[in-house]
Amino acid sequence: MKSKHERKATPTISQVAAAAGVDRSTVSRAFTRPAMLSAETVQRVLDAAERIGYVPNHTARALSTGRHGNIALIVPDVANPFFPPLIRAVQREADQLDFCLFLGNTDEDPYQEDKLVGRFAGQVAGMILASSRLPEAQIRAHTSKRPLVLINRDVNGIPRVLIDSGSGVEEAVAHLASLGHRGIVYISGPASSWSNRQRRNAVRKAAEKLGLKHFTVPAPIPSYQAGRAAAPQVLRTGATAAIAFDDVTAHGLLAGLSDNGVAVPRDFSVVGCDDVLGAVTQPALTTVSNWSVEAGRAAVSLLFDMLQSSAIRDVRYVLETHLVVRDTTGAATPRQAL
Amino acid sequence: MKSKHERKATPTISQVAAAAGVDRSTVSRAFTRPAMLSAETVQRVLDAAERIGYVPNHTARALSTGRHGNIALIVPDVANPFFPPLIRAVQREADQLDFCLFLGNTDEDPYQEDKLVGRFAGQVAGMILASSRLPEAQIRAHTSKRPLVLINRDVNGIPRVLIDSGSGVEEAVAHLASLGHRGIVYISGPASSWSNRQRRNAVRKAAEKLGLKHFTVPAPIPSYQAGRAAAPQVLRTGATAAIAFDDVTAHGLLAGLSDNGVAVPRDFSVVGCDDVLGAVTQPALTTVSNWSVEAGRAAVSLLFDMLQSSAIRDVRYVLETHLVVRDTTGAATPRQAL
DNA sequence: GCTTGACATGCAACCGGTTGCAGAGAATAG
DNA sequence: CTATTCTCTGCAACCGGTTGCATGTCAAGC
Repeated sequence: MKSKHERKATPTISQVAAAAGVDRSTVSRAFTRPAMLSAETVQRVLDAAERIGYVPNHTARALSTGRHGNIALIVPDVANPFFPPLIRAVQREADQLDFCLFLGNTDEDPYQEDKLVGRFAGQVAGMILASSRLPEAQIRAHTSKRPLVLINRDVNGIPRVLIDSGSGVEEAVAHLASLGHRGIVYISGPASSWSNRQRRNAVRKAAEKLGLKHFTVPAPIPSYQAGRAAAPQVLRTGATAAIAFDDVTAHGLLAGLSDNGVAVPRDFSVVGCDDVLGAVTQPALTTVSNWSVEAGRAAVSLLFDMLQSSAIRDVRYVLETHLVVRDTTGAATPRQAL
Repeated sequence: MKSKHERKATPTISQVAAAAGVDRSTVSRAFTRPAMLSAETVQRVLDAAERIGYVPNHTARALSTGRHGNIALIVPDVANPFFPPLIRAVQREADQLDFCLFLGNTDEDPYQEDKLVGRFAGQVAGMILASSRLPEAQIRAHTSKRPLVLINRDVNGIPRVLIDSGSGVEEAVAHLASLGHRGIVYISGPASSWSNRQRRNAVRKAAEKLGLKHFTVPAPIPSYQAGRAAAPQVLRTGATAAIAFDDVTAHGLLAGLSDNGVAVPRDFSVVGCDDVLGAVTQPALTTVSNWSVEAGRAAVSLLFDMLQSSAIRDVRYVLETHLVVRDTTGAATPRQAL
């Protein structure tokens, strides 16, 4: 007798029930609430299951309980070195809780992000949006479907984990001022990035407090190329130091300065952000530390708190940063002296 | 009247059916096989769905059809720069086919890999294993559960996409020989890595053919640190050039050589593998190109071929590589001349 | 000895869709 | 005008689990 359509022979709960001589519900309980059954029955069922090679069906369980053992993480760009450690941390945490992780990549495109949220919503318990580029209203709308946690995006009433690079950037400005720099450039990142706004404001505020001139040069998509290309414009400002939106951009800027015959740190100082490159640049990059791994962990933990008690609460989890001084910052050299 | 338990008000097919005045099955067909229905009926149903805000339930659909719109990708280390572009490519392809992507990270641990395969199996149509560290027998065993595609792992009878770094490595050895190098070191990667075996063999074969001495220095986990730490041992061999398992290791080696006062490329030549760092090292790294994006795309495409026609076929998709000469290789300087 | 209650298990409805089959009309053929 | 076919839609079973409720058993309580 042939099976209906050559379906893969995955054993079901009914087959286990038959083999163990009990009802399907008993098999179910043996797996989910064994305390409810006598020890012998549980053992008999488990033995039978083992023998047949039964494995509970995730999909069926999700349908009947409404609980999915899945969560989703959406990021703007997997390939940006800021994210892989974060992704790894989230995946590991999820794994430890027996959850599977969906990954979405938006390529910095809000429309794509919205689409992914919709696609995932049906099969996850909750979602984590890292550096979301979505308008606030849309984020709000999505919370009605599933519990949401944000990373590096500050929306009132939605649990969020923020890496406060402001504190580190302030330190960086102070550090540059103490080295004698009188004018600094901020190379800005994506316009809709919360981190970018935060960093730009921190530069402005700190510079004004210390009486430094400050400029902004845009690099809308953070990348090595964009940083490299920004060098001439940066030099044209007459400033002697720059703080870049992130390490990748800073790395590019280093190359761009070198292209223009400007030596770092002798003639010009550079500070990055996120400390994702470690000490691998030449010279080693002074940067602002980051806690992306901790942010990932915290986000998962927040999400699970939400799943347990649906008391909607307003959590704002802030991680401080600080300056990591390496070799790309040095005493200011007046530009006319070059 | 309160709902049973404050369940999120997700509209179901029944509510749409009621609103449109048709049977549930008609609603279902309006979405899945509209040609079967009259145009007006379809329109009426879609309107009602739109009005109510109905979205088909992925889980329920998967249960009743046995088809999951999900695939899984498992990698050894998300944070290794080889993988993010591949992950991104896979995610994008999947997305275009309206599939969701599960991501697993094994931390190079076969046990973890096995666990993840099991966890995913229940809710995916198929899986892609990149650089699997699993014993061949286990990989075989898994194929009975779900269609599987391998990347950079060569197992007979299982569809696989291979980046043939052998060809590029051979070119690298020839390039070094033509520059006058008489001894070269291979810095090896993970023991269970297919790519590592392939590269090691290619170095050995090419070196022997050209009459060069060759040595192997291990760096079991490929990383910047491991590469840097390997420098003294590399120098001790007396060779004047090294080919590293990957770019990250090569990058570390560059730093390690610098630590030891050895100038590249004047005193020593270095070649990487995978071209993941672009030209961002100082000096820019000579390396073997890679096609991780194409590999990701090809893997997804293979997987979908398998899902469509279950004719199990033996596909071996090989991507050639070649040498990319940049600035870390130069004419050999006899070591005694230092 | 009869009541009460705790414990273990079975029954059957339900989660939200899909799909084979059957029947009602309408259209076409003879 | 009747027989046949074709279109469209409804009925009901099914996917593989979970869970509230009912039932039966057995021991403790009075």
